[in-house]
Amino acid sequence: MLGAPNVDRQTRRRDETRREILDAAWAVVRESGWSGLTQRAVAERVGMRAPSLYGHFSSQMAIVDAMFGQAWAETDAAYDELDTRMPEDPREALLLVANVWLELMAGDPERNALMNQRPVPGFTPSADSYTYAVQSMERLHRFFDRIGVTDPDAPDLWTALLAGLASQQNANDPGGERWRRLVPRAVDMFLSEVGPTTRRRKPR
Amino acid sequence: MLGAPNVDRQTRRRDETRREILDAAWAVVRESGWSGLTQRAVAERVGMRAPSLYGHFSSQMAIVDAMFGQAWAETDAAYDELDTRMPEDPREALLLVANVWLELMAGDPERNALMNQRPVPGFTPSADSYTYAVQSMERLHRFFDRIGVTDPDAPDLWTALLAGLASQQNANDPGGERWRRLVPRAVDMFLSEVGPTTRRRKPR
DNA sequence: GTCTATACACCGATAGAC
DNA sequence: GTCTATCGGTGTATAGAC
Repeated sequence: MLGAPNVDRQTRRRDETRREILDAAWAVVRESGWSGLTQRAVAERVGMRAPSLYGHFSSQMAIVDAMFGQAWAETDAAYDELDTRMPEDPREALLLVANVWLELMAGDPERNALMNQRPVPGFTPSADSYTYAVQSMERLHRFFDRIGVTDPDAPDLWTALLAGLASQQNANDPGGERWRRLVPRAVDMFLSEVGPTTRRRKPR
Repeated sequence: MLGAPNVDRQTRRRDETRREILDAAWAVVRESGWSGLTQRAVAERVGMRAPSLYGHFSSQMAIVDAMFGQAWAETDAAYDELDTRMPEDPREALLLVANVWLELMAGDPERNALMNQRPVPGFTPSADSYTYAVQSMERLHRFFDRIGVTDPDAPDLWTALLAGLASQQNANDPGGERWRRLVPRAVDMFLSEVGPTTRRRKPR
């Protein structure tokens, strides 16, 4: 039992190294894109040799998988924090959510690509890391419930709208605000179609 | 001068081979994604050896560039054909345009990726092949003029909306219609914000 | 125009010493 | 845990014969 603190320190050290590797991986991706993410590049940044990474991740894909989980977990955390200061008014709330999303996605194109596109050839998220993505979607549903948006198509329309703004922003005006500044109009547009105060034009 | 027909036949044959190579490249991409597009794979499909491709394209990127130009040229051609049977009613016209776009983009995810994302590391379209993309955008502006949509933000909102629907469809429900079926609602939404008959809620 | 042969660089992964 | 050495494979591109 006296050995317990030692074990703790060891596993803590292990997690620390894992974290360092993931940070290095993100740095490499932001510098060279997903095609530049190689074991050698990551290892060099950590100050290791490539094969040493296998002491912490079982393969290249395991690193990508951890990054995928991380990206969604951090997004989820950002929205968790947002819950504590969510405006009452639905339009203001949607505006806040949309702006935070665009900030996250347009502010970090490679991260956006990992979450919403398929930038790594053969990578499929593990059930474990996919959990965070599912949680995030469930949170969106609860959010819509709370502000009185009950239209069943609303979540899919919303994700399409935000994904489109982020995608266009990153592809055609990276770092700019050409699409980012359209967020308020997109929110108005969205609310006029599915909003709690408005009936949609053509019920189907 | 008697040699002229011979020259014509030769250049025609050359163009034919070029075409065969591009068709093979598309087939490879649709089967294995953009990361699977290699000279060996393309050559094998054409019935050549990899180095022989250099007789027709100066590099791998030259092939991708030709594909980029092709994709936009074909899109432009589709809309050219559409012009001859465009409905008078703005909503109907937008609906037609949106459905054709989604059909093109969701029906061919890899093509969509080339046109709207950056699936090939290091590739930047040449000025030449980019021309088709510009033409397509100019056509969109003329179209909006014609149906009375004068809002200066309209084109960017429109492209974001369509890009988002296509991107979500391809990433989360490939081959399905989960987002594709939302096109009519997206059009309604769009028109209620920028439409010729409606004033927008909050002018900025 | 198309071929074979090959140069050169780089990838992920494993074996085995320390 | 981290290292060196190395295997087997992939990719683009060029040289030179036919």
